[in-house]
Amino acid sequence: MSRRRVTIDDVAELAGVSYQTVSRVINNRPDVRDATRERVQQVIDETGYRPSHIARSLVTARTATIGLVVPDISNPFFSAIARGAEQVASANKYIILLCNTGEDASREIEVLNMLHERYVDGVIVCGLRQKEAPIQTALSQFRAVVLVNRRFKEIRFPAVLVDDLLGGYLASQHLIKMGHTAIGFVAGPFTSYSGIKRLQGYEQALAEAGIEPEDDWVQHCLPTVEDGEKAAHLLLNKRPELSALLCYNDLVALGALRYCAASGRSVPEDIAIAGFDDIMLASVVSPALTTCHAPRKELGSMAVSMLLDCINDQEDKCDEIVVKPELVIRASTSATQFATAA
Amino acid sequence: MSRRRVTIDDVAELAGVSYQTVSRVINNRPDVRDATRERVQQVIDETGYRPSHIARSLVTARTATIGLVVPDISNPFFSAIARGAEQVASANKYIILLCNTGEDASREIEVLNMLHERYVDGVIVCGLRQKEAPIQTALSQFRAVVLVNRRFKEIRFPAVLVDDLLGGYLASQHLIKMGHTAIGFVAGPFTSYSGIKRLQGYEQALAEAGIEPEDDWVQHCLPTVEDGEKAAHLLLNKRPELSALLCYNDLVALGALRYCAASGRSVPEDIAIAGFDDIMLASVVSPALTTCHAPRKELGSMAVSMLLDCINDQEDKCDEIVVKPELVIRASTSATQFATAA
DNA sequence: ATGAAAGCGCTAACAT
DNA sequence: ATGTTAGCGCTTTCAT
Repeated sequence: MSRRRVTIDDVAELAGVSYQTVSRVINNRPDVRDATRERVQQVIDETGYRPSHIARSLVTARTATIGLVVPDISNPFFSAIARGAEQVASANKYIILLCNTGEDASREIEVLNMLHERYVDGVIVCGLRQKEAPIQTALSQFRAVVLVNRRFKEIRFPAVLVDDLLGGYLASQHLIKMGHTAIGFVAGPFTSYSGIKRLQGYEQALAEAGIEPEDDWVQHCLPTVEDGEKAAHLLLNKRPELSALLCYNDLVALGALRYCAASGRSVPEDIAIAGFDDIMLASVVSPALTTCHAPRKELGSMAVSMLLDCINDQEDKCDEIVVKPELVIRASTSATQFATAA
Repeated sequence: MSRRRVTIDDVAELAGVSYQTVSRVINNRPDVRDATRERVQQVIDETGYRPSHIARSLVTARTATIGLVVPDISNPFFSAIARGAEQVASANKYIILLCNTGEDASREIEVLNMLHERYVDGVIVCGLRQKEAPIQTALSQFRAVVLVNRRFKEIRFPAVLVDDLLGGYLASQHLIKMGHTAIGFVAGPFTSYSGIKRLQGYEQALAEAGIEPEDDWVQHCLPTVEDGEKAAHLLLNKRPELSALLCYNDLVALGALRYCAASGRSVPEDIAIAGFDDIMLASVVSPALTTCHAPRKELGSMAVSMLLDCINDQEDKCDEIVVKPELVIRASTSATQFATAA
């Protein structure tokens, strides 16, 4: 599709200068005579020369590249984060290497090693599933790391977090207020930090209300519609007394919604359902989904901002940002309510 | 966060061999004595040495990196493509540089130049908005290019396409069969190739049915829910006789659905609505959306497969793949039908 | 204001 | 089976 690449030497020769002078021109250094600069620039334009970022990176030990690790880019939660991240990155002349791990914790280490080999200046890791010890070595290789929705016990990494415990608490409290006492939790993956925190919030709210959840009121699943559907099925078969389901996220809630429709339960009359994240879906399904709103795009942009600060040794700005989730009450938990948000 | 990076020289010195031998070990070359290999490997493990992909790329002129250019990664159509793309890429030890262009055609050229500077082995460009002439220079720099949902008149690039004209035709034909004669088209961006093709399909179906669409039955908009909502508003105000709206994609259709709900029109009784893509949303909104199904994840994985073939000079495999879209009829166009797919 | 030399961390080609 | 040499395309430092 293309001939040999034009290099800095080619340009130098054509312009009749040393390649050093070309380097000065492309880096906008002041110490070049205007006439020379113009001549060189003209050759650059004519040849379509583009400096090799690779060669430059080898010298400068900076790649202007950051890694973004997500469990599933097709999950709207993470694609919105990616969007926000990309915006801030490209505004700062950075570019993003995208890695998808599935729900495979060992893939997390693999892709981190790949990113390290590629000398990324930093990484943003979302929804980390791996346990603390094994992932730390992989993470500590990097000049800069920002975690999204995960915190470690031992070491504090810079992070952007949604207060998931609070979210789980608020949502559960809402269900209790609506009169429910038998509330199931369709939890996400065992390995999800967010999932654990949401579960804790759920347990806390129930405890405060004097409700003692049975062990099998909680059912884990993958964070997809399909798995949520299966999990809701299992849960409601085992525990027909449940009158409300709190779900790990909106995708899972959607699955639950679907199972209820399929099994002839009406929502919220027979069973109330609440989700997490407030993806666009949540406001348009029928019944519209009660959920905890997380500012997903902002999570991504904040994470990149912080990462760039870390890369540039602004260490004071690299700590933790905790965002409060907001409960959005819609029809899926309350027959008399309607969608409150677009 | 980390000390100086371990290099191949460090490993060589610690293992008491030349750095060439280390190179042989990390590249799994056969001509190393087992004892030596083990010793070197041990040093590698101890030091956590990872070869620099940057340095390697400089020598080999291969980066094992591909660029993925999309208008909007948070659009579920493109995030699913990204998912499929990432899967095939990482299975082949390739990694993806993600670029988001918004609806800004000049950004397309910018990001392509950025990707070129980074010596990507190839690029996959989705939903290209830019006109043929200005984008060709930017595209022809690359060793390999695969377009998704865009075809040029002059030069044929390897591409993966959904037959959008057919899709527009089938959807329109369906609306006509349902008895509609005044059918509006909420078109996407002027600059979208898919949009143009879908419009042509619409025009063709109407022509065959002897319907002459008025000029202002067509309303362009950005491919988002918000803009679709506005566009539907404009269109139905101008043309209250319209009894059906075909929409550029499901997001736009969703906006139309929302406008109809807000303005007291019931769907499909007062007005029928159909979309495009069959994103997950389409099957769960109420009423469920009639739409043209596009195998999004497969589009992404096919594109990467083809790109890798191009990169590896399997030129016979680099042509065009045209996927037929499938009309999925749901409640939004027919009161008696129900969702046909999960 | 410009050029020459060294070197970033690796692979490829040619020794031995 | 291992080592030596050259060079990928740049930036940095030091000369002039």
